[in-house]
Amino acid sequence: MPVTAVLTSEEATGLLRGAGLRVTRQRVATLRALAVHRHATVDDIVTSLRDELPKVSFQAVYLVVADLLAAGLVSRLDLPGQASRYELERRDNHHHVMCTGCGRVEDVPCAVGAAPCLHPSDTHDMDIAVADVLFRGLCRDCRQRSAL
Amino acid sequence: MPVTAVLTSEEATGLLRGAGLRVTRQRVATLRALAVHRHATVDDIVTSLRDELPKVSFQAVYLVVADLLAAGLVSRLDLPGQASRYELERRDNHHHVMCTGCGRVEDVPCAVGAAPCLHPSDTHDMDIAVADVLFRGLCRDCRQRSAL
DNA sequence: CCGTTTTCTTGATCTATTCAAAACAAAGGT
DNA sequence: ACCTTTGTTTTGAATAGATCAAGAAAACGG
Repeated sequence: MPVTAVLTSEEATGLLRGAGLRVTRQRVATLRALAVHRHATVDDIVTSLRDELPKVSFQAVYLVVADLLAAGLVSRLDLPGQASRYELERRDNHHHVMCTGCGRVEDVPCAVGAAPCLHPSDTHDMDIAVADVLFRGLCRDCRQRSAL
Repeated sequence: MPVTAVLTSEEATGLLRGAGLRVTRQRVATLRALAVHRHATVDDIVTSLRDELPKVSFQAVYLVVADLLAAGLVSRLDLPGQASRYELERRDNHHHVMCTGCGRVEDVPCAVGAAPCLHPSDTHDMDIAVADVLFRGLCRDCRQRSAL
């Protein structure tokens, strides 16, 4: 279990400035929300922000995450049958496991060495930048439930 | 360039029977369409089927692919920002490359040996069944276009 | 060929996301 | 501090992909 990470407003501000982005309440709050709630959907983020910014709109959060994504501060995680999720960019090339039963998502550190699977045998003349790996399986709870 | 694969109606019928599914015009036609047009969306499939079955509905194709998926005859490919794509299940554990410029998708034979990336270091107590790998990069055309 | 069961059609609905235009807020210069 | 410019957010509507529900039609075993 990861200790709940905290990102101060000052740290979030620094990240935004460093990326050449204006510092707004919505952006700071979004970064801070993502530090705590990893793999958050836009809906999750809006919910987190309501305390601090009661009238924040979905549209605003969609724009914020799009900007943060373009700036490389967050990355997007697209899972089958779910809304897109966002996470703070950690530059550690980690992957994800998803339970096909309950949809739970967890991080997986890069398996062996630096970047497995980063060198496909035939790239169809494409210049590969990233490899996203998604492991799918059943978590313990769902296994027990289906064994009944 | 892969030679256009063809699946006869008889072969498609055999696949359906083998999976314990009823043989319908829509299912046979969908399997045949997928043999030719790999990575087809539901929309692509409906378009392919219009010649043979002018009044086929989207709903029918959604149901057909869901049944074929449940039977293990096809697999689904979910790419960021695109409608789901379907392909005949080949049981060869291949992966995909996608051009982030134009969205083109190609198959990639499994890189090294049998199943790389199938053994994450920490599975969070999940029983891993499959690993989907998506390589993202720029194809030659998009590279040239962006170099202008 | 008939009846049962499954599948397909029709038409409505939902959810995630995007578009467009006006209201507002951040940052730089005076 | 204030004003201006520019970029961001709100508001409200629109879109696309996918799903739900109920009746009509087709498959297949007897």
